[in-house]
Amino acid sequence: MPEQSTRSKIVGAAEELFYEHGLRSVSVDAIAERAGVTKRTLYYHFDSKDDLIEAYLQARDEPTIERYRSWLGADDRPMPDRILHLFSCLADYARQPNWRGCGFTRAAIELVDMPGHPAVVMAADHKKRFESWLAGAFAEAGLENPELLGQQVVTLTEGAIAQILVHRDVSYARVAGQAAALLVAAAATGHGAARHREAV
Amino acid sequence: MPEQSTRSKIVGAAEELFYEHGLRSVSVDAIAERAGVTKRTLYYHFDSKDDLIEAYLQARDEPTIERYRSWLGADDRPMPDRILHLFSCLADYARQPNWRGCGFTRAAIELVDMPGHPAVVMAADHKKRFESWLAGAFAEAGLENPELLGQQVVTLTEGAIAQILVHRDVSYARVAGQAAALLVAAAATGHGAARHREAV
DNA sequence: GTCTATAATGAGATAGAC
DNA sequence: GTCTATCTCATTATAGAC
Repeated sequence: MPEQSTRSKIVGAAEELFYEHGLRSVSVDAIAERAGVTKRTLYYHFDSKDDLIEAYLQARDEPTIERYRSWLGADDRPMPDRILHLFSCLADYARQPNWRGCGFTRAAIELVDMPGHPAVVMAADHKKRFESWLAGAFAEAGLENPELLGQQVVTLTEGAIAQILVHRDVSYARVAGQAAALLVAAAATGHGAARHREAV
Repeated sequence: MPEQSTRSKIVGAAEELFYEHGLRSVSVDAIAERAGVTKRTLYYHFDSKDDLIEAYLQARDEPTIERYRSWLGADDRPMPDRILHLFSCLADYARQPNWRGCGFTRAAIELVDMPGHPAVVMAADHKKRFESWLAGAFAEAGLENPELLGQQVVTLTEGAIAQILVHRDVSYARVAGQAAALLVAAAATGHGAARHREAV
């Protein structure tokens, strides 16, 4: 299928360049050049740059969730250990020199003044899916308040990614992982989290 | 001092526009127009747009830290309560319709492919100052491992801001605040955090 | 110190041939 | 479906008068 091949070459080029440099600083010309096609061909497959941005995020959606799924690992260890492992994998991943944080969060921030933009909507949806997946894993593990815990762990993940990106220091992943593991442990024993929530 | 007045009018316009719309999507023309001066006058006071971006962040640096200082409040209550109050104030603040997250983090993300850019350096410095201030407050309160706790609370703050921005849902501030208060409480009693760290 | 006017460049998107 | 060539517009930055 030659049509698909050209289109996916363009999406691949968009993924590389948008993720590395950001949305606004990458031109359509640059993407066409990297894909080895002319701009006219690119505009044959995509209506606009915004359309291309949407395809870029779409391509990253499921693979990103799947990566976290593999980092959490199977249900054969205590959840605090699995969470520690997830953040440890995040640290390793962020050590790659071309790591640039979360493409979804970055897109939402770059397009912060365009609330209805498809990329902004997709970013929010993606984060919600990630959070729901976490809450589901916590529920399966029999923890208290899995939804709250999902929100807290997703928030720690977001914070760790931002801090690693700003300081170029992966140790924030470990620090965030310890915090997340503590919250999870408290929800497992019934100590701490539940008691504290009542006080709020 | 008429010179200062023009310059500060320009910086004020830059603050409003850069914070609301982002760095790359705001033109120098727009800033000059908002400031009520011509572009030539702007370029008399600033060498370049990058210079203006630097001035924008410089102007926000101290006021931002001071705002968090006031949110934490005085040392007359238990630290977990003060932390809860800080995040509660963040929620109120983020409810403002023109709130757009943290200008420093957003700048670092928009300029992610320019590691040496003055604005990127300033963003990192600002976050470090915020973290140091938090660690100092935790140390004064006699908590265990104030540095680690500072890193964790700063990470929760960053994560909460990102999540609020992406979902336009301020409840993440409360959720993050509860997590932070739990970590702080564990460091106060000596339970949990210290024990867990040994296990890692 | 501030103005009007104008480079000089790069961007997104399109025309029309093959 | 892909190409060469071009349009149109916005952007950063500057020239030179007052």
